[in-house]
Amino acid sequence: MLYLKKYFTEGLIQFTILLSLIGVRLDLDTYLNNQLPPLREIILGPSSAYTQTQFHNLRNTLDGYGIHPKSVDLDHFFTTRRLLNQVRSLDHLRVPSTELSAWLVHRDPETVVSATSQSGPSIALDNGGSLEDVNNSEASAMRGAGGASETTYSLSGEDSLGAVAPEDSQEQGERESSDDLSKELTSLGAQTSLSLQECLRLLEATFPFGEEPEFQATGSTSQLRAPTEETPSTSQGIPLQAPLSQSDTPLDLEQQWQDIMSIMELQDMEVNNTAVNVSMNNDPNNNNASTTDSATIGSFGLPRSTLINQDVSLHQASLPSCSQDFPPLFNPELDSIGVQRPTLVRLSSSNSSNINSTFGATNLTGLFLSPPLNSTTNLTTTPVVPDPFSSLLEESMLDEISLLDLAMEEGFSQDQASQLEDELDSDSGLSLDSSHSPASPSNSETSCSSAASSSSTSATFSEEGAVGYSTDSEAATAEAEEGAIGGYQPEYSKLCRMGYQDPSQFHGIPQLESVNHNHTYNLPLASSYSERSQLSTSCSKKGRDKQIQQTKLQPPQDCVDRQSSRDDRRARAMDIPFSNDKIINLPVEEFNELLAKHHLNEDQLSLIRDIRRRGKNKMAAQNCRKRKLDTILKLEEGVQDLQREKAQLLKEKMEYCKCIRQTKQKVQSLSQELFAQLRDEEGRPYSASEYFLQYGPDGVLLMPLNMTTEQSNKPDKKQKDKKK
DNA sequence: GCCTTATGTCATGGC
DNA sequence: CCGCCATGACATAAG
Repeated sequence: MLYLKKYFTEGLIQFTILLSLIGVRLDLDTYLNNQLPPLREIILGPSSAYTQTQFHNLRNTLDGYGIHPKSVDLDHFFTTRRLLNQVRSLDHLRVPSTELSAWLVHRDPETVVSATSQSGPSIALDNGGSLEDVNNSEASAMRGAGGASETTYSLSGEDSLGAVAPEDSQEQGERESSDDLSKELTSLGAQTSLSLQECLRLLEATFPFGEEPEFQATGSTSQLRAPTEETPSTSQGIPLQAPLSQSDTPLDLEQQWQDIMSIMELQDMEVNNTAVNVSMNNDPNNNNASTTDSATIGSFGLPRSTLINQDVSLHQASLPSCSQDFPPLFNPELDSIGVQRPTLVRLSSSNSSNINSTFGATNLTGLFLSPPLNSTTNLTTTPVVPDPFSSLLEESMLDEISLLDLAMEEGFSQDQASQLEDELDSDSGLSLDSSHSPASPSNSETSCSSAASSSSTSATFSEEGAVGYSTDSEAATAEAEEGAIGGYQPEYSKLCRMGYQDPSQFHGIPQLESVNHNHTYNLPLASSYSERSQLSTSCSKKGRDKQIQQTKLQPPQDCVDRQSSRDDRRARAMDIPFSNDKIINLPVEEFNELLAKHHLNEDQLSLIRDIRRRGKNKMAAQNCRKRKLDTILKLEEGVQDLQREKAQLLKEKMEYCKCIRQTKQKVQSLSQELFAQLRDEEGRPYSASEYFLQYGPDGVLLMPLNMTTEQSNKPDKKQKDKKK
């Protein structure tokens, strides 16, 4: 039920986002602040009348500080806040992704066929231009899915993509703005690059087919030179623009964070229609120098949607990472999976099926998206082919990354901690977010654990706790009043205190002040259970608090007397001539001497030994509990350290996945380029419907499509080492 | 009335 | 063996 509520809540937020995208402004805060009961309870949960936690937190409810650390509403609270923040952020930082792709579409009029999804595979590779348009479309598709994250963060982080053409004027706009598109593409590509050198190294390590082409950047764009020398036949040196304008500028933390947020948004919404498709405009007919910066960018949600494949699983396309795979051009076996792809993209086989089933029940946006919107979402989705990299970044892992990265970025604040706790299914007493004390040393992740975990202990250090452990307060006074019989030595009080934390640091903490426990270890208690029960009425917590306040200087004598322990009472009743403090704390030799000095009967001796035993055991029990608590604290810290480390590792993993994704794009473009320039003996290009490139330890092999996997070990025609 | 927490006490085992 | 300590288990009070 909770899950459903959360799910619906997120869906509601998504719906709001979608409404904002189509121009309908919806202020959720209005609904929430006006406290319309249904919506408010849907989003914020049941009203306070139904939540126990509000009982403890009637104050300091601002920013969630008032929510009890153990409240089940905590996670919901911060989830709601996070989503609302996302909604609020719609009007400044983040350009809606649906607007993004509208003007980015550019299609070369000479390569109309490139985007035709329903055409057969034989269309491809009639000439180099077609192939390169294949590259374009495919790269666009890949960018559409795999590059979704880049799309979003580039939008959120930059304002360079401000020009948004309406859909009805898109055809005109796309032709008029090709130059602008180039610039925008350049900026886009510059943002998407993580670390080019890392990618290159990875590329080399992954595909040892030859030397890596140099991206010799001209300005902010890069050019890819075709291997004119090594191409066996009528290869042409075609200046190719890189599918992505790579730069060596690493992504800064902010950009990575935005990337992560983009992933989260994409996953949450499962709106996979944000396709910024950067492709190469390497048409031989346009290969003049001025076209090096031109870009063909696919789009979604456009009237030309029918030209683009619509049968791609949006769900998979939403994965912006390693699920993006090598084009089927290089992996014909994958066709057996039956993933529907844009026909020109999948050059190897026409055996395809629809896997829209993957776009299934989990897609909440399908509930909210109107059919036109839904139809547009299918337009530029990307072919998704499972590959060895797919396992690197599964959807669940993306969730984990998002959550943990969120926690990382914000220093494990409480909402992240709650997310982490949900993720880790923490059900132990090691509540990591049990306290968000504003008086904690800091909000950093290191202090969170200790401050939180010590809440149970520190809560005991309210005013009364200070009384119990402080030798200079009522306890000392009580000892003085107790005289030779009651009380412990200051050493014992000190020992008791060192078992716990300094209560002074918890003064002024409202949450902690409201908790009052009796930690008066050294404070003499009632001498008997009957009197203790009597104490509960006269010297109960509230009563004692009042009395303490009233008689700070003059502690109530009767109360002090009644707070003597049973052993004190017994000792007094048995006329033990020395204090229990001496009985307990004296060394055994001195203790024996003390006993020898006085002539005591058997009952007295037995009581004295019992008092000593019990007193020592009481201290031992306190020490034992202190150690236990310290152990728990250390374990908490260890857990937090491990969580932090895990989050860091996941972050790194995500970066690597992004690098791999870019590398794959690069490999794809290079492979397509290579394939496009391959010519048979008669100078004709190889048909992608008949051949494909296969990577092997010996280099890149041109393999016929009908060759099985077993046969693929034997190169059929040619083996071409890619050298650039 | 039940649960949780804090505390004291006892029994037990190790040193 | 004795004393001390540590600790689990239990009881009780209090919130």
